[in-house]
Amino acid sequence: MDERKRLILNAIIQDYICSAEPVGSRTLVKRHRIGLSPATIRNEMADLEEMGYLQQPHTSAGRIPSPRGYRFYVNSIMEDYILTPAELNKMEELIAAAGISLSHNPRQLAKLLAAVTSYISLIAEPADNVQEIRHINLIPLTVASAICIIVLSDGSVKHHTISIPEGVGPREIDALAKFINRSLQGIQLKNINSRLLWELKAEFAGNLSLVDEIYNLVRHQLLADAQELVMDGATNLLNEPEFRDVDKVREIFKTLEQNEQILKLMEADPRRIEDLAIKIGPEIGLESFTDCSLVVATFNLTDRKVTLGILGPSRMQYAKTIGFIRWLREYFSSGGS
Amino acid sequence: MDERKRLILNAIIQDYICSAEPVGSRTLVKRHRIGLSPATIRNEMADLEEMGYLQQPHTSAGRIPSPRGYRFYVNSIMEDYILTPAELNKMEELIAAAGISLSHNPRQLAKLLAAVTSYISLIAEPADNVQEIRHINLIPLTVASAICIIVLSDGSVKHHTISIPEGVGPREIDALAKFINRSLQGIQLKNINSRLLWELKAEFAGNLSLVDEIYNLVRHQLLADAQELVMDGATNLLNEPEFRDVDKVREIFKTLEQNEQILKLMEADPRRIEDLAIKIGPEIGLESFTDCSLVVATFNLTDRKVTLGILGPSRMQYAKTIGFIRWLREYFSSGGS
DNA sequence: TGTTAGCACTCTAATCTGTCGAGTGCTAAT
DNA sequence: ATTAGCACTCGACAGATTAGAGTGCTAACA
Repeated sequence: MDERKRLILNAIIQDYICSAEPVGSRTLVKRHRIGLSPATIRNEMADLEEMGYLQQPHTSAGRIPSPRGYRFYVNSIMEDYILTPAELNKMEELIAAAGISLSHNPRQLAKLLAAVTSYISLIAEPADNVQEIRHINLIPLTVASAICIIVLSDGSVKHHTISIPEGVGPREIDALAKFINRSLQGIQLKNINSRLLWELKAEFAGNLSLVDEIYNLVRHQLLADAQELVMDGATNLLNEPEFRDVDKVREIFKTLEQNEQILKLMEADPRRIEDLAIKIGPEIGLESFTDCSLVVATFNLTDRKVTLGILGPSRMQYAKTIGFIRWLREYFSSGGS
Repeated sequence: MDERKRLILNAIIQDYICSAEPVGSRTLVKRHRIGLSPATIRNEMADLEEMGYLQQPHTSAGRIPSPRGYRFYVNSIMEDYILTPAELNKMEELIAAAGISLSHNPRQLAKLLAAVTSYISLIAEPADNVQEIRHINLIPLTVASAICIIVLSDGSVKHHTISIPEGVGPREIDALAKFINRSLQGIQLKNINSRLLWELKAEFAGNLSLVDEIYNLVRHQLLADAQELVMDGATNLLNEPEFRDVDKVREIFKTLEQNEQILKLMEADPRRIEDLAIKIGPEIGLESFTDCSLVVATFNLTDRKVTLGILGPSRMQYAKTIGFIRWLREYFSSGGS
């Protein structure tokens, strides 16, 4: 792969990213002022196709980048993108609009990302069962119900209404709360299992059905609690010309509804460089995402870590997307709230 | 509108709801064994069109119901739908799958509704600022931060991380928590305003910046907190033949992203009968929803009220949809968890 | 008088046809 | 090594044609 081929491949990809149309030799020469004739370009294109970096939708059409072409572009050609003043402005504006809750509310963050990239944004809060229980609280609500609030060491809060058996008064509830706190405080989630709970139950002297209920809650709410996934900007996909087909879109949206699958995608990736992984088309490993690409990055917010993904067409503006991510990461790590 | 016209209108609507194709006189006779010839039907259809209940996509096509036709059907023709055993089964299955969290987790409920109706489900938790503060809790997290948890009388829980100024120890935090509880407990949200907070602040003897932070939190988190809207089943729309057009779908999805607008739709409606409102096509009042219908119902869950909406094509299975809603309402009011 | 058979007419959707143009690969000249 | 020239390919587009479903009207009928 000599320098000229790189140049041409780059030009083709840039062009295709903008236009979404197969690019031919003549148009390429016209738009990019390369000092070569269409014929030469044609030869080079034929070579690039043979090498697997380009493909032709049909014989008499221009070339479009293959997944391998994008991969090469991303790995070896693409240069850092510096946000334009307009983009910075927009970003600042959106940050201001999101206000204080940006780093605490994944939805706000997802919205921001989708708005700024115009792709689909995904935010996953890692299911991090090294967390320990910091505090458990029981707050009576009515005579027959109370709220159980559980605070974890990462600052996240879970809560659930539980019913109080007849005849159990505030005093007993208080005693129970104290007992539970003593017994579970400081224990890592991954170490909580039925055996532990069973042992604790044996120790307790008061109302058993109540302690049962709370332990059940702990088990089901905390341990089985699925990792949360927030998404925004799904409609952005409908603006891309390659997704004008309802059936295609439906398959993609259906897949997006299966949170577990998406969360799996966003897990750590061996190829990750600088905490950033890019999966292109078939690399994603999902039939319906063949024409998509996914950029995944981990992010340190003020009080916790999140994984974030940008899902767009394979014809994605990789450099710019990564630029946005880098800028935001910088913003948060330098104390942006 | 004589009996025969009702019959024919009913048949046409039933047919169109199933087939999504304009229905002609001949097909109608074939499918519905009315004891009349196509020619007679044609005359009646012409009448019904003149009366505004039917319309023709073009001269040589069959008829489709107009919004007014659907309205008449819903108001005067439609009969109660009794769920089939298969549907009941499916419902029970989905309820079992959702498990204990069904009535506490609007997402689960939305999922269930979308799955069972195969339309889009919307769930709004009414912004109900008659709620009062039941309990405020401060739980130290690190030396410099704590979690503030606020429990409202309807059982909902809000929480937020706050930062602790240097030199403020657990003891002071405790004192502060006690003070705040004393001062705000039992106060309705609508009565909390800056003046009240300012008065309270004047009373407090301890660290002022901390109490400030908490009051700010109360003001911004609780009072400015937008009503929550949960949605599920958006992809279901893509299965309907009238939404094979990406542009149409995009407009609908865009509108659905504007929560305030949707929440407004789901507010009480004068036409509501039996806590159930049906808005058909243009009645919804949104350009993009012209081909949709919306069924809105209020729902008493174990511990609170929610408003729920089913959004489908105008060609919606009204009777069945309402059947599902009624059944579920019954289920919850008879103590289904 | 209400119902129906028959018929001419209308309009869409689908299919076919021919043309245009962008693009290619190959060859021979530079 | 590069490029001009040329024959060829294939999809997109625009008409033209056809098939079919459906209508409205009229006249016959019970």
